[in-house]
Amino acid sequence: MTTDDERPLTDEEYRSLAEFRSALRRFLAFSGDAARAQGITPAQHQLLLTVRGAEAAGRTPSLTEVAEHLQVRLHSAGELVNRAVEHGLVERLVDPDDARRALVATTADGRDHLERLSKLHRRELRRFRTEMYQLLEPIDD
Amino acid sequence: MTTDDERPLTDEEYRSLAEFRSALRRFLAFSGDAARAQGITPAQHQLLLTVRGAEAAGRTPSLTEVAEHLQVRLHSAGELVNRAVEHGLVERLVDPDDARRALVATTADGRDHLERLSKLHRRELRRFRTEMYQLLEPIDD
DNA sequence: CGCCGATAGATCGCTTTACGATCTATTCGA
DNA sequence: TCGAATAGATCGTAAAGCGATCTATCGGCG
Repeated sequence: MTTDDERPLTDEEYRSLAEFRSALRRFLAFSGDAARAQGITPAQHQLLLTVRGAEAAGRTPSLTEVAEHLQVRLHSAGELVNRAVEHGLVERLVDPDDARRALVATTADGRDHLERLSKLHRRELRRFRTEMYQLLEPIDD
Repeated sequence: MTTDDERPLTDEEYRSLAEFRSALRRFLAFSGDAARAQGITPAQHQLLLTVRGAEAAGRTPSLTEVAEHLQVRLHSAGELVNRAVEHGLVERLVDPDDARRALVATTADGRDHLERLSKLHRRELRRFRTEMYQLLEPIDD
């Protein structure tokens, strides 16, 4: 049975919402700490994952695609990529089919960083999944 | 069957991880947009939820507790609370049992903001939950 | 074939916000 | 009662995203 969207929230619902967001922040803190422990920023980690995810699907993403996936403005993505290039994590390529487009590709070094981080995340996500199931299930009905 | 933590990740796993984080960012973007649409910052929304969650459990949280829940430094939480006080969302109280402690309580106005946002989130989380189940389930085994 | 609107991205200056370091006030136990 | 520990405040700094604006490239159409 679906909850009426306008029904006031119970104390229990507020506690659930607060716990849910707290769990989200703990996961993001884990992720950020893991990235920083490897000498890269959390944003650079997410950039690597986004680009690698596209590459895993057989594509080389443009800057615009990266910006959309990361939910930032185009020029913020550009600045992020510049910093990541300086750190040797990714490289910029000009799209041969459209010279306006900047393509972003991972470097071997970037892939190494990402692989180590992803192994940690694969493990952590098993714990996080259990937590999410417990916290999300009682949100409703 | 549990995955070997050291096994290299498959392309499919990279895509899953990227999709998972992308879904997380979309949820957080939804949440942030909802807060800003009401004229408060996402951080203020999270502050309200954290304090209200504690109040719903019958307690008035100290600044240190707020900082821990929000995963920020004590003085960052203090600054956040100051800004929220200026906007009339919360109020500061000195703990009568320990004058060193600053307690944080929601105002009626803050609770109004939070209630509207929480109704939107209760609804959105039903969609998000389904998405999470699909994305988290195939992480492993 | 050359122009023009549209698109992709780069640059500049600004603002927000969290942070480390340091300082103050309060509490509590020997 | 005094000194260490704890809670918080203050100060200056830095990272990072953003809006506004500018440049380069593409594609269609007369």
